[in-house]
Amino acid sequence: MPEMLEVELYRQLATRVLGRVIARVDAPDQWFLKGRLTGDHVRDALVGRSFGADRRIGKLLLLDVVDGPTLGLRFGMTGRLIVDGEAAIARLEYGAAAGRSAWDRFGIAFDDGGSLVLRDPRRLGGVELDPDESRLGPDALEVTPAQLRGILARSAAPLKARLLDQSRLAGVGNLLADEMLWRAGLDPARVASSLTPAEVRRLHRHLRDTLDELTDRGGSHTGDLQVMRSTDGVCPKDGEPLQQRTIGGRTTYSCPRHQR
DNA sequence: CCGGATGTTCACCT
DNA sequence: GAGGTGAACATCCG
Repeated sequence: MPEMLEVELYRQLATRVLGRVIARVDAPDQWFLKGRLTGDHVRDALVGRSFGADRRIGKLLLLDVVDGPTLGLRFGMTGRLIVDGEAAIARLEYGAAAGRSAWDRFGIAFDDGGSLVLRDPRRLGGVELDPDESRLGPDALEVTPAQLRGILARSAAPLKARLLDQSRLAGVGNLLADEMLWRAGLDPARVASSLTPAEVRRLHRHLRDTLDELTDRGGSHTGDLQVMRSTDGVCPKDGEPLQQRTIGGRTTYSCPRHQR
C-alpha cells in the first residue's frame, strides 16, 4: 500500500497526536527496530515527552520529539498507521484480515488513553531514531524541474530505475513510477540521461499531475495503468497490449506504442 | 500448489 | 563507481 501518497495521509493522521504526553512504548518486535535500537532506547527517548511536529520525506514519516530525537517510521509494502484505533485509509489491504493486532509491530500509548500503532503484516517497515535524512533526495512533491533535470543527467541507468532511487528522488514507488511514465509517454527503459529538456519538463508536469490526481482518487493503486493492468491488460490510451518487463528490479508495465 | 506483491538492504556479480 | 540480480523479511491473493 504505502507509497508517498499513503504516507502523506499517515502524516496527516499523525497530526492528531502532537502535544499529547507519551505514557508507554510497545515494541514487541525487535526486528522492527532498525540498527542497534532497542525498546528501552525508544522508551528513554519518548516516555514523558511529546511530539512537536510531523513531517514526511518521501515514504519516511518523521515525528519530532520536543527536546528529544526524531522518530522515523517506515511502512514497507503493507504497513499502516492507526491512531486512536482509526486507520487513515478506509480501503483495507489484505481484505477483512487487515485488522489483526497480531501484526502490530510498534505502538505508543498516550496519557489521554489514545494510541499510535504501526501495523504491518509483512514486517517490511521499521522504526528508527534520528534517521539519516540526508540519505534521501528531494521529496517528489517538492522537486523542481531543474532538480529533476539534474537527477536524470549523466545517468546510464534506466529512467524508471532513477526515479525509484530514493537517494536521488524521495517518494516515488513502483506503481507511481509506471503511472507517471505512462502518462508522460516515456519508455521506462530509456537511458535516464537521454531525455531531452522538453521531455524532462513533460515528465515533471506529469509527475505533479499524477501525484495530485491519485491523491484525489485515494491512493497509489488508483492509477489508470494500474486499473487497466488488472482488467484486460491493454493500454487505456490506444488499446495496445501492455508490455511487462523487469526494470530496476521491479515489475514494469508500459505501452510499447505511445511510450517512447 | 505456485508465483507475485506498493519497499529496503545487503551480498555478490559484471 | 555504477548497475543488475537475487535473497531476505511474512502474509495474503489470484
